[in-house]
Amino acid sequence: MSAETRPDDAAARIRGAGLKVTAPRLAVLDAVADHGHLDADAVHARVAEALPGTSLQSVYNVLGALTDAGLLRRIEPAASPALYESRTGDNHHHVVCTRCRAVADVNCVVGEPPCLAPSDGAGFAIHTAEVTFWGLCADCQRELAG
Amino acid sequence: MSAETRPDDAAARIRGAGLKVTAPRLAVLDAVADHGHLDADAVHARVAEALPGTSLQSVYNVLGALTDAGLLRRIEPAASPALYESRTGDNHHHVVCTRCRAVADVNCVVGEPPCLAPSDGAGFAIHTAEVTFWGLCADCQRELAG
DNA sequence: ACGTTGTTTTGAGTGACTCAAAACAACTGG
DNA sequence: CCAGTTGTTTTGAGTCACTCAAAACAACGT
Repeated sequence: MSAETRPDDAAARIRGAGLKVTAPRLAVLDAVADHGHLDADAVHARVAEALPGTSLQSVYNVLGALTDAGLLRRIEPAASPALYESRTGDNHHHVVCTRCRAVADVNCVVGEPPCLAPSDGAGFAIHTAEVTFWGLCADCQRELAG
Repeated sequence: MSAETRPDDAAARIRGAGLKVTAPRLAVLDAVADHGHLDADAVHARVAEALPGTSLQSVYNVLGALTDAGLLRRIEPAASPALYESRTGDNHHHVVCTRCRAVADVNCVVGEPPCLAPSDGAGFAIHTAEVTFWGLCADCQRELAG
């Protein structure tokens, strides 16, 4: 949908980042915008629908370039391949289902962002706090209860 | 040192977890106790000093068994191999240096533990909050300033 | 000391990437 | 609007950090 409704938007964002606008890049951006929290394989599968013949390597290249450019954000939950999402800029957090690995966004915790300050930074100059919550998603709760 | 000063302690803890007490397990426990936040390779290197011929695979087995038993804790910072530490039970957090990858422990953030509650859990039943801070360690700050 | 059962070793295999060279396509400038 | 330049994509190989499985071995209970 969004590929049809706002193609120029995406192109402009890519160009604005100093990158050339190419079909794989548009397709990747679109795939991730539609279904956040996808790993490289999943992105590749979705891109291949619109652009058959696209190599997995290209998807890695594109994901890397768009992430470096700040158009995508990469998260790496423990024991998962890297996941990509298009909500960037805010430093929101994530909940991961320990049973089915579903991921959802979570807005900042107690108080307002920057919501986290370590009580003791061990001499580090801290610039980012990354929070991952682990739990059971609604579906898995239901299945386990049933 | 701790291998000399408290060997029975370690043995008792292993036995108490329902595991057999073996030389590789004692050596791994000791290596991690002395120098927390080691990856499997680093543990292997240290174990090999005391117990030459120990296979890397054994180290993986031992780390897995001790982690499952709750005697070690595994952390997996983004873009790092898994690291092991012996401080378990409290849910403390970590700071990772973005330049040299040094890791330090951080006590709980604002307020007291449980210090984190998502403002919106997206329907998940959350049981753990994991926090990773990213920044520059003291040494790297100094080197960059110099 | 013996047997059972859990460990360690040996060796192979996998997933998720990264690296590099060659083929190709976007943008620039003429 | 066509060529050149430069950045992209493809192809293909290689790596890291593990996991899986079978066989050799050692810890603990009796």
